[in-house]
Amino acid sequence: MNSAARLPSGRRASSASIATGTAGEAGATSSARAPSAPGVSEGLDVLHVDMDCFFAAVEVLDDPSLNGRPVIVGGTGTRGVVAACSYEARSTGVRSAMPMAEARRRCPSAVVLAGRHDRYGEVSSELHSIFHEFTPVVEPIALDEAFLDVSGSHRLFGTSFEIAHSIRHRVRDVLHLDCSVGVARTKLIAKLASRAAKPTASPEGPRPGPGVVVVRMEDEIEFLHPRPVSDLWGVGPRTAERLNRYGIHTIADLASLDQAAVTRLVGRAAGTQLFALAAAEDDRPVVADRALKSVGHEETFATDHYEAGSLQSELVRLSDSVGDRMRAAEVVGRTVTLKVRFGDFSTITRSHSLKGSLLSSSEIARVATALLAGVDVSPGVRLIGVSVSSLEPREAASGRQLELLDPNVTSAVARGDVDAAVGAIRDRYGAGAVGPAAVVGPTGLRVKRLGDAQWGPAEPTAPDSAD
DNA sequence: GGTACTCACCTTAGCTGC
DNA sequence: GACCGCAGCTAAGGTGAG
Repeated sequence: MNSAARLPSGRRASSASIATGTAGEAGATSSARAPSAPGVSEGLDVLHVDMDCFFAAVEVLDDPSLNGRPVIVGGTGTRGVVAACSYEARSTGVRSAMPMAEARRRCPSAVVLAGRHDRYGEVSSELHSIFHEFTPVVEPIALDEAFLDVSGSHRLFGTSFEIAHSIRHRVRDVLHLDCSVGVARTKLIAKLASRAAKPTASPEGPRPGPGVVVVRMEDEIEFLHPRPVSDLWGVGPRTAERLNRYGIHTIADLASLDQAAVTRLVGRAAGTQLFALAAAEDDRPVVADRALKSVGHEETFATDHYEAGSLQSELVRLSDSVGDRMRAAEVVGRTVTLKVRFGDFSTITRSHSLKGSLLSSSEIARVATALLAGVDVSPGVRLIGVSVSSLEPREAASGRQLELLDPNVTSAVARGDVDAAVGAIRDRYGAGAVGPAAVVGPTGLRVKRLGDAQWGPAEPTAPDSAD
């Protein structure tokens, strides 16, 4: 039996009353175990809201002629991947993160779109505003997804079940998009519940889902244990394969072991967490304002680069963007990490930590370039990335003496001022208005922005010579 | 043959200071 | 002075979520 699809009342979620229930219909579920009266939370205070096929749905919204057609959003070049696809495309076997070439083979009739990060950001902003109408405790997970703690919202908006339906209706009314909501005591189970609430794709076409799935405390184990172990947070393909090798396929299999055995298999930290999650113990709170830990950019080239010179200008371009985002976030950092992926997909990282804080894009570029100098790029570089970590608020760092890595540099403070000036110009005239001379191309400034080439290069550019 | 980007966290190894 | 254990830090790589 698919316990994932149970109603709060104990009936199967596939019944019509919950599938697309309105607020009025919510009352129709209150038979054996009725949803509580408004003001009573029952401890089911965690909601996980997830948009259905978000990027593809926004494209269909903006171009109704796509309605009912297989739509794939992602990197359109040969090295691109699928970011999102409509249920019509999923019915042919297309999945997120699939290489675009494979997706095109599986679904030749698909409409393939490059994606518009800015537009998705706009819709996401409206979506998160709707979440905040119901509770101030919203933890954003992605553009189209968030956890909500509604423990303080029951008096105004009713039970968690009613709030879930109200959110779905608000999203539909305001954005004309669909979402699925999971309601539970913990984040893990709410997350799995929202997945169970989603529509499904079958070879016959899309099938609507329940829309809202509630998992009561007494049903948690029955909901959780039949599921594959890969449904647990922290079990990706590698860990799942390792666990499968030892005969652990379901969460129940994992829960039957003792904690020491789990720890021996996957390490101390992961073992402790997985053992708790398998027992439905998950005490992670919904956190509204998480501090930023790192800022980075990386980019895959349409063709491999073999010369340090061209890679250096790419580093300056990426560093420029990283510095710009750090300035906007009002943070400084201490550690620069260079990432290089070669043509054979092997990947190395090189990092350097400073005693003082990095203020400007040019300092980031300087460190990144120094790190690159220690790497042999002759085998051909497929991807390069720059990130800055060990972040702290700019205000906290400003009171301390800055220590420069390069004694020839005249004044970090002065460079910080230049960055601030560049930022002000960009705020007013756009990201392409000003930038480092090293990134000027034949068509003007090549400025990297968040969301550019998000899912792979669009089309090949002229390759470097390999000799 | 193909396999993105961003961010977070963990593990391991090596080094340094006490 | 040599050795040991420990803590703290850094670097590098790996894994996972979305």
